Amino acid sequence: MVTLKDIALKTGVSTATVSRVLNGKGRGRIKPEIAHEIREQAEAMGYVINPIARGLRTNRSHMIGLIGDDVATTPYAGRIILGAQDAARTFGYLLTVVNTGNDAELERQQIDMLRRYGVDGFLYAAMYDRVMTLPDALDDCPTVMVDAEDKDGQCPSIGPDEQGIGEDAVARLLAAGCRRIAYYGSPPTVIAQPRRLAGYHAALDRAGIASDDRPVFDPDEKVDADMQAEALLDTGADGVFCFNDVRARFIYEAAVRRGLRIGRDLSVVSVDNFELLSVFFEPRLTSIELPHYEMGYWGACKLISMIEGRDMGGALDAVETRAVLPDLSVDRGRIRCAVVEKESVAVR
Amino acid sequence: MVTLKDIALKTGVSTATVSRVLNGKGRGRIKPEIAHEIREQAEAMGYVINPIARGLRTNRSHMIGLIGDDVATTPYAGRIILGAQDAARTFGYLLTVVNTGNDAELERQQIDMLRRYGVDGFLYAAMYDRVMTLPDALDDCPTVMVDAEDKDGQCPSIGPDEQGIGEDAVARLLAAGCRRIAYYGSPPTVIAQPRRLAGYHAALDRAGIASDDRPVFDPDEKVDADMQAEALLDTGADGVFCFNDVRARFIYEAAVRRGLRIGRDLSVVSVDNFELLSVFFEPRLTSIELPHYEMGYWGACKLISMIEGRDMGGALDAVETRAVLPDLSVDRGRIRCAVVEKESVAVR
DNA sequence: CTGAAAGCGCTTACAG
DNA sequence: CTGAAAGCGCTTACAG
Repeated sequence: MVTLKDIALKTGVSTATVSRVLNGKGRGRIKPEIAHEIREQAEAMGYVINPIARGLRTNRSHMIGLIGDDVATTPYAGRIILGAQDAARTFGYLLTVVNTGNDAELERQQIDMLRRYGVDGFLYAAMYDRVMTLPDALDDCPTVMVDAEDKDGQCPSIGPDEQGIGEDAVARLLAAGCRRIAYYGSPPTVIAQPRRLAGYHAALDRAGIASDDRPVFDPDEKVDADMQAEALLDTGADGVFCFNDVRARFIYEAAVRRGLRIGRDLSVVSVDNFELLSVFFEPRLTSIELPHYEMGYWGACKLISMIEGRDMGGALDAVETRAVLPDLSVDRGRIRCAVVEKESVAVR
Repeated sequence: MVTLKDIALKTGVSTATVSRVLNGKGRGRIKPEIAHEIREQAEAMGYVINPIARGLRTNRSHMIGLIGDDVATTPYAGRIILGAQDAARTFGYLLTVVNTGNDAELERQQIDMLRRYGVDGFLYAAMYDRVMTLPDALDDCPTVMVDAEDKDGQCPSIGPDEQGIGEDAVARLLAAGCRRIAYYGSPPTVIAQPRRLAGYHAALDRAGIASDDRPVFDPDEKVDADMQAEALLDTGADGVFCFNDVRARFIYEAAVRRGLRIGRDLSVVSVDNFELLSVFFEPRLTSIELPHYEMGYWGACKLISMIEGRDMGGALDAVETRAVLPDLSVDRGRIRCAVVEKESVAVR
């Protein structure tokens, strides 16, 4: 490992000077020729800073921690992590992920561990959109909530625009000519359910669709999913907005049983766009993708902005995403999601 | 933050002494009363070591890195991470995960980043069982491969016992009274395929089943999965060993179409035990669980053993898992997997 | 414009 | 049995 001292020796200056140049604190304070020489040598010798040593001195580790309740078993976590990691890398930060398994004691322990390592801030991530309270251990530390909203309204947060999902799904079905659009929802314990439902009604209001033509089904744990899908099709719906891809699968099966051709007789728009399930959908399912990568990315940018006390928003333009990210001045962000077009919606 | 110095001041000794006591290097070298006093005070003052400062001095960070090619989109990654994290925590290590997205340049960059942070070693994880080569950047660093095998045979590795999966699946079907057991495989590009197939044959050999009664189907990309499932059932099989749950789903559908009742007329054993898919299986699917958590856990224990130069095998007994872990002296471990019993196998 | 020095919180070889 | 001192690789207030 090449150190500052090695460079200082080589160039005949003090380590202080080398440090200043390499940190861009030499502006007008160090003779340009010397600065140039130092930079050349550092480059040639392959110098890279030792962030541990720097951190010991500055009390800033350039590490951020991602706390997730259930990184292990949800298929979403990966993309949140990926987005956060990409943003962190852009700014020279290292992302460290810990899983708490919904265990408050373990959570506390993990947060303490990360704090001992001097992380500069935290992403506190939920694995599905919800309202949460920040743990006490995070109170005095820069933190951003991901895929969540802070109950106390203190902590900046980012989530999907759930109402927009409902509106966009229904708009897509209306555009395909559907006039009797059903909603196959979820139990109301998740906040996405009432919000998507509100979006569904808003879009139908706008289109002047009567309330008679708005069959809404909330899955009841006690009713068989197949039976519910059958009941839904019994309403004569020509379009279905499904809460997620698993629900959509039940609609597909029910449709097959009664000889309805999806993408012709019946249009379906869903949410999740789960790659793992795609093999089960023929024709392929048009589905709205939740912006997990984007939430992770935005969350990390926001967090680093807070840590460094300046706007890191430029990075948002650099990232290629399907969804449009709010800018970093927003404190409770909601991302408008992208509809991923496949073949389950009728061609007009 | 309480420091060594605070404790030294409080107890009237030098920081050297405090350090020795707290690191257990005082044995017979420090007066017991003093040692006791120091420990008491440290406890009372809530001292926790600053691993960054310790690391700067000792060149050991107590961090380990997990490099994964595709942590983002595979449903397995989470459990590998969780297992590795649990083991790391047990030994006071911090796990840091990075995703390389199969991009060699990015991989190199991430490895360099982790090395700058001084990680003590690496877990190099695949997202499905395969033979890999260690990247050059990891050559001079303690490393363990997870869910993989080293092509060059240098690097210790851990994976599932694929042949055992085939043997156990078939044994289970034989025990249920099946006499014509089909294998619904995978394309041979994954190493699991030939190995599970070998296990299938080994178990049937042992049972004295003739080769006429061993219908084997390898999914052909060009042949529709539904058609293959139909062809498989046409053989008159009374038991099916499926390469994974997705395959099993096609068998279920084909069975329904011809009025066969699974768990009565036809028995099915699969691999993966995917929670996300479970809603699609009625009756619920008996499936062999790949030991991702266990591989992560074992890998981290092995790695830390290598780093510290002593056997950390004790931790293996502490962990509750379905599968049995090999002990840490093994260099190319294969874990015998657990059959998770549900209802898709006929009751005798 | 530049350097000597102190210090971040530890560990450890050396000396006693 | 214990301490003073050096040092890990940096940064920065201070002095010139």
